[in-house]
Amino acid sequence: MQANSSSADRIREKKKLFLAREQRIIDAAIELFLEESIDRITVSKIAVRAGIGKGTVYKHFLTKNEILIRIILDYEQNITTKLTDGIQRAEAGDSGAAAKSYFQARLENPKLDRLIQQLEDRLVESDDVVSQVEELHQLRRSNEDALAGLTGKLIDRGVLEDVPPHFHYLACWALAQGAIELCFNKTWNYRTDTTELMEFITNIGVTMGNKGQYHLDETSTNKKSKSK
Amino acid sequence: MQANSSSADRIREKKKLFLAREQRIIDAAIELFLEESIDRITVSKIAVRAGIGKGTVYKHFLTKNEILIRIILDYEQNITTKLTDGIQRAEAGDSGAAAKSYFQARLENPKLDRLIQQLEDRLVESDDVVSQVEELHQLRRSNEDALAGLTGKLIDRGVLEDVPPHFHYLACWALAQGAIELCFNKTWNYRTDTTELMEFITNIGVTMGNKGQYHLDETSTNKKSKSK
Amino acid sequence: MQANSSSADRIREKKKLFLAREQRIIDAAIELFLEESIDRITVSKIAVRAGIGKGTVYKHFLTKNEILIRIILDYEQNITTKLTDGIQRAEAGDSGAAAKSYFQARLENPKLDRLIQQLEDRLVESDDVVSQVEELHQLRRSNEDALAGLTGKLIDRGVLEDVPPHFHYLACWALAQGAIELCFNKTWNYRTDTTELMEFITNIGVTMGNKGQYHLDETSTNKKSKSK
Amino acid sequence: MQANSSSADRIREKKKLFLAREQRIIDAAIELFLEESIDRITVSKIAVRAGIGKGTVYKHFLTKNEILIRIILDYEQNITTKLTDGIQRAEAGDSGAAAKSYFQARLENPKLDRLIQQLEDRLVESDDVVSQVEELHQLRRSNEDALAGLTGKLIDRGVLEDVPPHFHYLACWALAQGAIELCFNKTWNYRTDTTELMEFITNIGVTMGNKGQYHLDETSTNKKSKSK
DNA sequence: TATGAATGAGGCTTCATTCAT
DNA sequence: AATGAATGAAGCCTCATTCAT
Repeated sequence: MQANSSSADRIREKKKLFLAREQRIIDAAIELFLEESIDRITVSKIAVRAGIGKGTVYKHFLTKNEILIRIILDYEQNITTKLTDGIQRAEAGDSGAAAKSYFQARLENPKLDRLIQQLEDRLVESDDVVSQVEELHQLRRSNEDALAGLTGKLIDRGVLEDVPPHFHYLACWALAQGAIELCFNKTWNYRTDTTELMEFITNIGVTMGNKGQYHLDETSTNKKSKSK
Repeated sequence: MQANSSSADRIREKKKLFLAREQRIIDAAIELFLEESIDRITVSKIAVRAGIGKGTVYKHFLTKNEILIRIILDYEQNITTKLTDGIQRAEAGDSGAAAKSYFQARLENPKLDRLIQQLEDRLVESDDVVSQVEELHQLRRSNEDALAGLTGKLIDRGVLEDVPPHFHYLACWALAQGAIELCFNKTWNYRTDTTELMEFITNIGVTMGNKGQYHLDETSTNKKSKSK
Repeated sequence: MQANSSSADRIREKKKLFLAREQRIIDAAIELFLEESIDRITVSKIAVRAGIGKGTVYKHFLTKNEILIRIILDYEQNITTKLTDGIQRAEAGDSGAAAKSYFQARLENPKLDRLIQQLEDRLVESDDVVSQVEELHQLRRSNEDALAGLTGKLIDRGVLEDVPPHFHYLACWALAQGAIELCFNKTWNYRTDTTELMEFITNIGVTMGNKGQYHLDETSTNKKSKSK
Repeated sequence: MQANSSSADRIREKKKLFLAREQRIIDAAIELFLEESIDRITVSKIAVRAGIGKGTVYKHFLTKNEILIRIILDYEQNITTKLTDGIQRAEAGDSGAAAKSYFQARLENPKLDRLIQQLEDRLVESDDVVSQVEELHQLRRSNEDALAGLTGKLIDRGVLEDVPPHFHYLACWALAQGAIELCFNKTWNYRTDTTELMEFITNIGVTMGNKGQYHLDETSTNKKSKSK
């Protein structure tokens, strides 16, 4: 009996070690990706950084791309969790909570978020990992119903402009996406007030699409008076 | 004399041909980049598409990256021109004209704009073309003074929130950047109402940062009191 | 005493299990080799199919090649047994029995025979298992004396052409070898009458080299006069 | 005009050089394959032997397998030519000429022939070069009509057994195939009278299937009397 | 001047074998 | 005794760039 349980323990222990090493690979990869241009990172380098043999990497991931997609999925899972939380708080009355949570989640670690964007860009066109890419899309879309519902309510309540609900959250996505790039685009990041800038943008994100802000296509000068 | 002039003519003719071929290379590259994943495009393919020999490409561009940066610069020049025009119209009274021009310019050919983003992403970290990348940044920044001046005036007039002027146009940049990605991100582009969505976002871009639009919660700065 | 015997029993039991597992490995390997291209079969796959761990395979065989040579030797042992039987029947008067037995043995499971040929092809040049390869050769040659004796008698009796005895059985070997390849060569096996064809070839094998069958042209040796 | 023709000359010259180098690659590969076990030959080694860079090999052949199939096809073309000649002479009256030509062609350079067999064995299961493998099969089958016609006539004339014509030439193929393996099978080639043995086998090949040689399935002892 | 054949560094991946548990 | 994770040598292939013609 004791032998049994200790053997089971050992197996569990091994699995834990195995998963830990998998995480080490992921972490090593992220580290390297953040340090150097993505396409200069080789599987070999990742292995060295993770302190293991090159072959071992392939015990954990079928291809190099699987490492990338895994990083992306892990990250997106995190975002999704936080967004879900924000949606719930928004349903509870705090109308801007969803957008706010989303922006905060994405801007929490902008460098990593930017990395994810870049990785995704490399992966979309690759033949392997199509299924995982689809999984990523599913994950992102998984909140759409909740978002659409929430947005619909806010429209009904007159908080948001009456356009198809997804216009609102997709605009939000776009602004967050662009904000991240703004952080790291070499053209602009010679400035030092990034934090305040991101706060400013977050606020835009939280309120954009609110009713009474703009009027489509007409002469745009008289908006101010109307928004009064 | 005639010999002279005809020889000069010939030289001029040659130069024209040379420049025409250079453009053919650029065009071929853009075509290919738009058709297939960027990293699957080789110099060889570009040469074939341009209808010239691979070696000839290197008579025009020192490295492959020089082709890329050239594409980017050409594009950015175009954006700059249109933005400059918008700024002038804004100065003339149409307060939203600058943002509008900018969004329209970038969304005019979203696929190409997206391509530029991607190319830039690959280039930023490369060792060659550093000077040209810097040129790109200069080009982008070349309008900053005008934009800052314009924005400052709009702030003074009470049209825009009283934050550092660059907050406004950088937020604009971010939204435009994100909007383009939204167009092509596989997660979202299963939808078909892209045109309307882009119009919606453009309108947000034109009005965002306008005074009185949003209300920060308590944890934020004291802008709220001002906007009251 | 009982303790002793039961311990001995246990040891015997263990040995039996060990041997049984060894056979399982062999069988698994053969199965896989027959299913898929030889070079796509890894030790790992063999272990999985055998239902044991990869490491365990190396408790039974020092190298992967040892598995291959073992398969070959087992098979050749089987062929040898049947050939020996045929030789005995031939000695007893049935002059074609040896060749017939040989052909039947090899054509009994042509796929397996073909596999053996292929395995041998990969092994001949390898550095490990040289001794076992030699063993294989010895095994094959082990019947040579008997065959030479038999053939000699048949020559004396005037049944076979008067050439060095080994010409006859080596020709037989060649035909059998070629017949097997014929079965699986993709060029020819679009036909469906393989069974009849093999029968036809077997008959050739049984009678080939019989006296009076062919007439050499003039440039050849003086066998013709003898065969008259 | 002269410029024109000299430029054309130069192009032709270049093409010739290019083809010559291609042949050098082929030759280098064959050399190496004959010296060492096939699977120990790498593209790198081939390049070194051919005196060129590794990358250059890929200017001539899309994959390593393309080199192999090319070697095979070249060889098979040669065989086909000789067989065709033999068939023509057979049609002209020399009934054994086809088989004889075939055997002679294949035994002319047995080592090379054996190499071809081995290469083919490696290639059949590979995914690339499927079309070329099919081409090989077509090439081999291209003589079938002529062979079937010839064989049919010989059957009608009472020279050959009355079985489906292809039985005869396929048996021939099998014997030739096996003969080659006999030459190089380490079990048997400790002998030194290979030439005579091959002659013996060739003669069998030329006459096998001749009428009156054997009787299917019945007791085989009385064949001799009948064959008289 | 235009060409494209040649180059070779460097990337990804496989798998037989080892060895700590 | 059985296991299977770890290893790393070795193979195939790509492609930006050079250079002789």
